[in-house]
Formats: sequence, C-alpha cells, structure tokens
Amino acid sequence: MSHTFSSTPSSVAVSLVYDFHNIEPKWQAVWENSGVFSVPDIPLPEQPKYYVLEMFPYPSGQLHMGHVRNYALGDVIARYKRAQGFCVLHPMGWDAFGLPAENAARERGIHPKEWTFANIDTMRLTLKRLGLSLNWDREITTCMPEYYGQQQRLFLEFIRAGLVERRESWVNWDPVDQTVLANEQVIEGRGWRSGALIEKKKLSQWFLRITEYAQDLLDGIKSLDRWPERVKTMQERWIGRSEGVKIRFPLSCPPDALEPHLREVTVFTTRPDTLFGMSFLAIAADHPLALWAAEQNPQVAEFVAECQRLGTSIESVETAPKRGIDTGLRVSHPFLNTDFPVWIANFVLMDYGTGALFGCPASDQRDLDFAREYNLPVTPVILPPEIEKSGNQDHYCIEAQAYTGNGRLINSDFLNGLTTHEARRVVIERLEKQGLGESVVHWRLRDWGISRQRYWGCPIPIIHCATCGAVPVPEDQLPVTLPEDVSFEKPGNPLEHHPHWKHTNCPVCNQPAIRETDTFDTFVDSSWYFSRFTAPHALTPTVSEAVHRWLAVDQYIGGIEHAILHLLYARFFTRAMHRTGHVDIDEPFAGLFTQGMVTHESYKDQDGHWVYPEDVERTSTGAVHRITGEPLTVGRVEKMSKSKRNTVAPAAIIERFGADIARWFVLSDSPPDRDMEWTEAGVSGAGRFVQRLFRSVCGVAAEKTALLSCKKDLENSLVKKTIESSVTESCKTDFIQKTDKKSVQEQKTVADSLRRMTHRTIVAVTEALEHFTINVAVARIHELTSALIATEDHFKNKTKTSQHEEQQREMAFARFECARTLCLLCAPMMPHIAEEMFSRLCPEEGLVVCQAWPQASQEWLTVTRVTVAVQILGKLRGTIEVSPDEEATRVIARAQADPRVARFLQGKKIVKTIHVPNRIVNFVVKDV
RNA sequence: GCGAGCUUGGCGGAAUGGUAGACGCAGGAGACUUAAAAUCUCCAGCCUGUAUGGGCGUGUGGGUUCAAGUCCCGCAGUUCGCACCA
Repeated sequence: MSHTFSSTPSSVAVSLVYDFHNIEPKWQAVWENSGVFSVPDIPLPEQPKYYVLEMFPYPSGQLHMGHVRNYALGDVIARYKRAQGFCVLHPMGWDAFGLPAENAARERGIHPKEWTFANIDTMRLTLKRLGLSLNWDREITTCMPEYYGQQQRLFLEFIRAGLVERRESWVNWDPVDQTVLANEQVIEGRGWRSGALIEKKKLSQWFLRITEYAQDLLDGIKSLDRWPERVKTMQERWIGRSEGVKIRFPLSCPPDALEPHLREVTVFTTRPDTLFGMSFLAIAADHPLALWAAEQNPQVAEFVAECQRLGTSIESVETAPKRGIDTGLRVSHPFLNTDFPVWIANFVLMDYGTGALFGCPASDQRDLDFAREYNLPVTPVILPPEIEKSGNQDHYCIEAQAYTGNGRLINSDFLNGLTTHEARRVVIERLEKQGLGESVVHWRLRDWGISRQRYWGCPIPIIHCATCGAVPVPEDQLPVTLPEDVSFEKPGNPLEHHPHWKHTNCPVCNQPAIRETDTFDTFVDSSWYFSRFTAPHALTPTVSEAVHRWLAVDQYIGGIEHAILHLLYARFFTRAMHRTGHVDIDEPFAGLFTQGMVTHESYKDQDGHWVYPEDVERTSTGAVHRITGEPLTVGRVEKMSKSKRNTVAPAAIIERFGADIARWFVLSDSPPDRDMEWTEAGVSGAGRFVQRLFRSVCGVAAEKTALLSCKKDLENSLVKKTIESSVTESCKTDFIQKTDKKSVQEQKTVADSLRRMTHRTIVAVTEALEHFTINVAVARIHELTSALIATEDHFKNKTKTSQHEEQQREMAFARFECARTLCLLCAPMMPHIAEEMFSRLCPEEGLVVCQAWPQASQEWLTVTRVTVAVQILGKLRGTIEVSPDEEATRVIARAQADPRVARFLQGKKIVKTIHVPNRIVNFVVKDV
C-alpha cells in the first residue's frame, strides 16, 4: 500500500494544544484517501491474515458507550495486528432487520426502512468520527436484498440438504408483539422484548434442524481454547446432553376405548437404578394420555385446564405446590408383579423427555413432595454409604429429604447389593433384553424455529400451493424482496394484509398460490454475516477462496449477552454452510472475547424521576440539578440504559473531548472483560493525560529541529538508525564525540535509563496487548510519558557550551527514541494523536499506520543493577543492590551484611538459604 | 436447587509462587500566579512511634511451601447463567 501525504509544514507554528476538532478529521481523511485499511477479498498468500470482528450493531438510533468500548477494543487489536505485519480484515455492518423498526412505524408512522437507514446514517457518522480502522468498503446491511437474497439462497440449499423442516408445533406466542418466539427468546415465561406473558399456540413453522448437530456442537466446544470458560459452560448446559433410558410401561388394564398408541406410556429417566423404588407414574398435563383422560372425566379436564392456565411463569413454578390427579389408569412394572397408578402432575413438563416420568419418592425430592401430598408409598432403594457404615440399615427410612446420592441398592430384587453405578448397567441390560426400554441420549436443545409473523425481516422464500404444498421459490426468482407499500394500521403481519404481494403462481404447477408471509428470525441474519464479509458483494452467498483464506474469525469481540443465542446459532449455521459447501470450517470464531458493560451512576429527582447525567452537577455532598438546583439522589452504578437515563451519548462526548480521549478513557481504567464505570472525572483525566503526552512529544519534535538545524547531516542518520530499531553502540558514537568523558557520563546515565525504560515499555505494552489487558498497556504508556517529561528539565537546563552539546545530543537521541516509540505504542488506542505527533516528530517517515510495531532491543533490556529482596523466614527485612551477574556467595554475604538483616539474624542460626538469582535471598533461621 | 465467575487502599485496578497496592481517579501539601484555572513537584494501606523502626494487612477458616493475593480444601458474600430437566 503506497501513499503520499504532505507532512505538517515546518512554517506552521507548533501548537501545544491537541486540537482534536481539526486534527482528528484531518487524519481520518488521510486514512480514507490512502486506502490503508482496505484489504483484498483474497489476501496474498505470503502475508499472514488476521480477521478481527466486533459484533455488528443493531441500528437502534444512536451509538451507545457499549458500542464505543466494543469497537475501540476491536480497533486496538486490528491496528496492533496490522502493525505486526498481518493483513487485517476488520469489517463493519448493520444487523438491520428487527422489531423496533416496525414499532417505530406503528408508533410514529415512519416506514421501517426509512427509520432503519436514517439510524444507520447517524450511527455510521459517529463510528467514522471514532477513527476506527474499518473496511468500510465491505459494509453489510442485512435488510438490503444484496444480503438477504443470498440468505434466501442459503435457506433453499439447507432445504435440499435436509436441514429444514416444516412442522406443526406448539409455539411460544407473544401476544403483544404478535409473533412466535424461539425457546431462547422466552425468559422466565415472558417475551424477551415485550416482557409479555407467553401463550402456547399451535402453528405451522419452519425449523432449522440444529438438534442434528447437538453432539457436534457439544464436541466442538472442546476445540475452542480461546473462548471464555463461562461461555463454553453456558453453551454446554444449553445443549444439555443427558444420558438415560426410555422405559415403556404398558397400561395394565387399558380401557377398550383407548387408542392403541396410548396403551403404553414411555418415560425418560437418568436413574433407572431406582426403578424398584417406583410408587407412581406421572404424566404432563398436555400429555396425549392426559388429554384423553380429560375427555373421559370432567374433574381431570378441570385439572388439566388449570395446569395450562398457570403456564410456566416463574411465580407459578416457585409458589405452586406439587399437585396432581389420579387418572385411575394403572401401568405394570417391568420387573414387579404389581401395577402403579398413573397421575397427571403439574411438575411434569411435556417438552422435556417424553412428558412422563416414573416417580421414585425416595430418590427425588419432587417425587417425594408429591408422594407426601397424596399419601403414596415411599420405598428407599439406595442405601447411603454412611448409613451402611453405621450398620443401621434396618431402620433406614426417608423422612423429609429424598436421598439423591449414590450407594448400595436395597429393596430392589436382582439389584440388591449392587452399587448405583452397577445397578444402572444391569437394569438397562435387562430392559433392553426384554424389549421394555433402551438407553437414549436426551438433549435439552430444541430445533430452531425461525418463522416470525413480522414484516421487517427476510422473507422466507417459499410458495404455498394447494396442490403442490410448500414449494421453494426457484433460484432464478430470488431475491424475494419485501414490498415497500405496506400499512401498519392493523395489528399482526403487514405482509399478510398487503393487497397483492402474497398472491403469485406455483412454480411447479403454475396455479394461483400464496407466498409465505412469515419472515426469518433476525438471528438468522447474524448467523453468517461474518462469512459474507469475506466477499460482501459476491453474487453467491460466499466465494470459496475468500472464505477459505479469511475464515475463521481470529478474534471475535462482543457482549456476554450473546453467549448462548447468537454464538450457538452461528456455530450451527457455519456447520450447515459447511455441509452445503459454502465454507470449509465448522467453528467460525477461533477466539472470543466478551467485554464488560459500561456503567454509570444513576440520578433521581425528588419526585422519583430519573435524571440524565448531563443535567447533574456533582457537589461535595451529593448531586444537584444543573438547572433547577434541586437536590438529587445518587443511585447505584449500573448498566447504562435508557430507562434509568444514566446514559452518555458518544456523539456528545466526541464533540467535547474528541475521539482519542474517549477511546483512551474507555480503554484505560478497567480490564476489558469487566464492567467499567463511565465518569466525568475519568474522561477529563484522560483528556489531561492526552494533552500532556502531546505537549511532551511536540517538545521533543522542537528540540530535534533546534538541535539538528545546525547539523543537517545528522538528521538522516539519527532517523535512519532509530527506524532500524536496534540501536547499536556504533550508532551512539555518531552522536557523542567523547570530549569530556566524566561529565558526559552523568548525563548519559539519565539518557540511558530513559532508553532502557523505552525498551522495557515496548515489551510490556506488547505483552499487555497480547493478553487483552489494555488497561495495563495504558498504565505502561503513562509511565513512559512521565519518564519523558521528567527529562525535559535535564535537557533545557544545560548551558550551551560545546561540551554540553554532546550530552544534549545523547539526551536528545534518547528523548527522540522515547517520543517516537510513544507514538507507535499509543497508536492502536489513540490513532489520531499518534499520527499528529508522529508527523511532527518524524515527518519523513510517513503514516503511523504504515509503521511496523516497535521492537525492543536486547541491549537496552539488560539491566546493570537489580534490587534483590532479602527475607528472613519469608518476611521482607531489607533490599540490596547487586549487579545481575554477581556471584551467589557474594550476594548472600552482602544480604547477610545488610544492617537491618544483620540485626534480625542476631542470636539466630541460619539453617537454610534460598537464593533466587536477581530476585530474592531468603534465610531460614531458628533460635540458637 | 445446579453451574460458572468475582472478592486486593476512599474508588478503578497492578502483581511468571519471590519487595502487595504499579498506573490512574478522587484527596492532601507545596511551587508558579495579583488570583483562579492549567501545569509541575511531593505525600498517601492500617496501627504504633519524635524518628531509624516495629506490628498488622489481598472476604473468611484451614492446608501445601523456605516463601501464597497467586496453588489445594472448606465457608461466607456477590454477580451472571440455567432451572419443577425426570
């Protein structure tokens, strides 16, 4: 990437204030015009690639601070990797379909498209103002046919690959949003967006068969070694593999009227070893047999209806007692000559297992509660080891607590004496042999229902024909575009109400037919956008060489809130795209980083209304309203949210402080994976530092000009040698003609220590960036800046004799190297100011974004003196200064001789000495 | 209930098992200034002492180790996730 630009003309007076209003847009324009950030669809084979991606935003209106943190973090990685020589893909797009657009349409009469694009424009402007190193030429907007048309293509291929099903099923119906929700979108029985109580409804829905990949998705987690542990655990539990047994219980005297398929009940259990402890069989209220029983008996019907009314809301779950009703039916036990009653119980869930279980009250707390409620027998079958040891087994019985642990089997016929583990095996063998059951793996994960009765989403490319059924739209008719002339007057789906959009002809028989009016769940849109970014404008969903070269995403960054839904869907989608030949990997995100939230204090006025931070003035005792002076209550520090009004708008912050200061602050205080508190004091503190850094580096630039103006020829060698980075002894002698060795020596010590500090900082910042501890990188840059400032006086105070000129040059060199290094080190976090300082400091070198990441030179990393801690019995008693290669015996002797140490050693005998070279000497002593 | 994470000064936090509190914020003192702001310098875990010093300190109780914020086992608090999961 070659580029030219004109550096700051030397005639312009050096301004000592970082004027971001002018400087930041200037460099943004330079970057844009030089195209430094764009990368080819197919990167050159000899250059290593790096794909860094932040979760793309939903265009809700305004960028918020969470976005700023997310994208600043991603940009640090992108710029750092670029400096390290990687070809960096760092794209941005918009997750642009979704319900809020439709709500805006209903509430304010704006068309969803108009609303969405206006928001995108606003947010894009703020993003650009942040100076992120993004590939804007790869921008994706999911609500544009260029994107969603390809998604429809993928869907048709998934159908052919057997990954799609249309099923009549009970769905979660959100009565407020008037749409179906996936299980994942129902939180505590309420819609994740509307908060409305979810109803059960039976509808024909499209499903993606994610369960087919359940095992694979589970196994794949093991390979994700750069994912946070807790995200992996959450996914594991969500997939929820459990190994158990399906056991068939035939009804002992089935009524004649009962249909044959209802004449046995299948239960799922993970504890077949407790089979002999059975005292009842319980089925869910919406189990087919329960429904049949309800038809026979009004009392049962009433109970079933009551269970359905209570639903699954959290209140009903926690407060409802274990309740049930006896159906009067009985089932035979596989191994016992008795039969057991079939109850309908409110704690049995139809959508887990088979919707039926056998109750063993002794070994399950719920079963026990139920048994106590209805006076059902409780037979202990597992003897706890401690009871066994105590020898009290004859009197062992279950009281209020079920025993759920392991032990030895009792009261269990052929299982008696076996351990729970053995019993499980034996019972399964027996059941399988007798054809009464088989081991099965049960998954918590359900297939992914993707139909939404919504307008603002990707149309499902299907045509319903009375004779041919559901027919995929032929590829040459894609994309199926959304009509724009829709009305939001009526509730429900506007596509349904559109006068003619849904009317078409069947692609097979050409008879009049109806388009599918449901649209895709928007999680579909975000399940493959990262693949699309590799060739965003292709006429196929992906281009094989591009995805092959770019995927997987090396570093994905986003909020923990997507730990399950989005990440699981994306992992599944990638597998589905692999099967259909669109990508050649299974795991889309090699590295995942989940950043913490941005929090802020919240404020309430006397009437209990939330007050925005910009209207608040902090006083020594509390807070008052900036305008009215009314005292305010300072509330908790919590996640920024519109409802609490504890938000600060990024656009306003950038206007006041500039992008770099905002970025610097958001990166500086807290480790990126923890929550950070946004404070006014914090951001202005960041501002002070930035100005300090700027003044200081500009000062070095001025010194350099002053010093080199007399000896022009020096400039080239100075700069050249610094760029080459390994600053050698011979290079130094270019600057020091050793006229007066002694006085030079003194100055040299200061200069040398600055140079050592500079190189140490390179190592520390590099390490910190590798470890994602950006806050530590920031701290190290602070330190180096302070070190640079500390040498200012050293430089100025020396008189200008010829002798001191050499010292000054030594110092100037150290300061120049330090300042140049600072520019490079802070560039990932504060790219604008880095460019500005760099252009003043070394205008001949071009852009910072094109500079290689600084390399620490070993010469300056070796230390000449180290402080060694001296301990007695592990307690610090003193420190000594040694040279790194000092002999161990000498170090120990000196440690012993330290006055403070010596005092503690008095009257003691050293029994052992631990010496960790250049770190510590520890004397193990005892009294004489 | 199950699972995961977290717990270090007034606050955010730093610390390959090796000098706890780097760096920053807030605070204090001083310099510069007519003054303020800005800037610069210094101080700052707690207790004790005039001081050199001494004692105690990383939620809590144990353990391992010459040495523990760090490793192991318990407990508490807290945050998040899942949950009548058979």
